[in-house]
Amino acid sequence: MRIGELGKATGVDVETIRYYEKVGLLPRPARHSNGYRSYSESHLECLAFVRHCRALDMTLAEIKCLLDFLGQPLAECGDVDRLIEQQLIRVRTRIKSLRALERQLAALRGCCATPHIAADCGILHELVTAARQEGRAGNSL
Amino acid sequence: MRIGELGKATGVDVETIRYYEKVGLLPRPARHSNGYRSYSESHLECLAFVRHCRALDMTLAEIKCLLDFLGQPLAECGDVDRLIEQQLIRVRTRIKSLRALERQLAALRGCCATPHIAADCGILHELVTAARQEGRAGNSL
DNA sequence: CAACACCCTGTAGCCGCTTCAGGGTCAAGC
DNA sequence: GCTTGACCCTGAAGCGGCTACAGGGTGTTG
Repeated sequence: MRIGELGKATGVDVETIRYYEKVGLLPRPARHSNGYRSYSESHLECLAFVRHCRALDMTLAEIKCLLDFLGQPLAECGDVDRLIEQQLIRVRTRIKSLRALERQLAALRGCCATPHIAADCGILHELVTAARQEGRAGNSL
Repeated sequence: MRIGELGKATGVDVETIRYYEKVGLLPRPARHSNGYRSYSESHLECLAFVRHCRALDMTLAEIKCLLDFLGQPLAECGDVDRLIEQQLIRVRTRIKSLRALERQLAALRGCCATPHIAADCGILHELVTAARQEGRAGNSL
């Protein structure tokens, strides 16, 4: 299987496949006599695994870690569990902050109904005021 | 006000402040005789505005656009409204996909309860199986 | 034998910072 | 006077996760 075929089969850009190889996420394939990469079924599985994990928003480093576990079936794998747990926490935190964001944006949108000039813009006005208050308040960072 | 003071007042890293200046988000400050940057109250407001918008997850380009409107109070500002609307759509889309993610991760976490070796790891098993199915299915990308 | 789709390598660009190298400035303490 | 230390300066490089480009080679079709 050449790189373009692998790309089509998995929906992954060929540049991305070469990139994964470069950073060690995808094992180096054999080469045809003309230098073209020649992929096997196992590469396809590996790439699908990587993409699935990416869809779960894992970092490439985390995925590499999971691949290592797959390569060492006898290793103890408590870390896998911890990795997923961490990921879940990250995602939940992000959802929370995005919800807050959504509320703020929805409120802003209401401020700017009819056509007008920037000086009278409710959104701009709100943004400036909010920023000013944050600026005044002590910054807990 | 020197850069360190501005940083403390706003909770922004000095390197980030210099970066904002470089990319044109923050007007260039006056300089002391020794070359140190000297910030005014208006810089503080501007920086607070930028950070507030960043907290709303806007890109630097979008923030620059808002700053331009603030600088031209007579301009018609329908674009401000559209910008917020777009932002809101982006955030809502992201929340949706993160919720799906959360469900998947929560399901995975259950697969891996007691200590065991990688070969018997429910999480790894699930990930591989799911990836395999996606690989088989047509890829709608 | 020319056009075209595909493949190769290596490098640079994207965003929004962060970090580093290699310096200069200035107030306080010995 | 001299050192220490906190602060400041510039410019360049690095991060993740790609994406895009330059400048070539290969292989099939008309």
